Amino acid sequence: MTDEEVAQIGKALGDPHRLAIYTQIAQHDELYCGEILVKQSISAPTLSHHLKVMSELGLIASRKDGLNVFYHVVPEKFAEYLRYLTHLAPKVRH
Amino acid sequence: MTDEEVAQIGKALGDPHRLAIYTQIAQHDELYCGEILVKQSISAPTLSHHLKVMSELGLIASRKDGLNVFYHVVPEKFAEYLRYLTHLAPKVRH
DNA sequence: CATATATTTCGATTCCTGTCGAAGTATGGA
DNA sequence: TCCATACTTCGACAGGAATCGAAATATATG
Repeated sequence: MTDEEVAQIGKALGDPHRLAIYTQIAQHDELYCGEILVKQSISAPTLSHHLKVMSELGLIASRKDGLNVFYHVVPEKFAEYLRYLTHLAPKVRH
Repeated sequence: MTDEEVAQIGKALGDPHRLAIYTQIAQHDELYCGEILVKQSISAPTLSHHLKVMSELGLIASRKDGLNVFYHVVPEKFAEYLRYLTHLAPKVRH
């Protein structure tokens, strides 16, 4: 994972709405847009935008089933981000 | 640590220059601005700006010695951020 | 006290990003 | 085939953020 990618993920999780959306999805096996939307105080287009940002970074993925699009987190990507940060500085103890 | 603070730290580390600066500082006990500057391709005002952002979030701290201002990371803050992310989603294994 | 150096603040500019309404696309059902 | 529903894309706007040169501040030194 490159420095650039780490920064992009940081920025992605650096928006309060996206952090909330990611958290919400991570607490379930999967959720479709409508389910996410009712818990977030944003419009459908804005939700769609945030989901796209995180999808393109590989933080989440989706599958389509009829009219619904189900999103789920990609734990490996998240773990990669954590691992990078953990090893970022030898001096920093955890 | 609040969700809002987590997002702010994410955003702070979500800028490539700030990530590089934080990493650089974390790899030493402390560094003064001049030392940081020669390793980063940004101007002194911009460096100062980034250091201020991270200082205000408690990610780094500084002490002044003569003309120099020495910066060092605050490992506890960083660890808090990591801890929040680690526990963000019970389902996500690390 | 005058000057040089290190850092910060100020002001301005430019680019980026979150936001939403409206329109578009895809799918299911009557 | 027509309509309703779920989601995405488009277009536009507003606020935010990174950037730098110039000016300000602080401190050391002669």
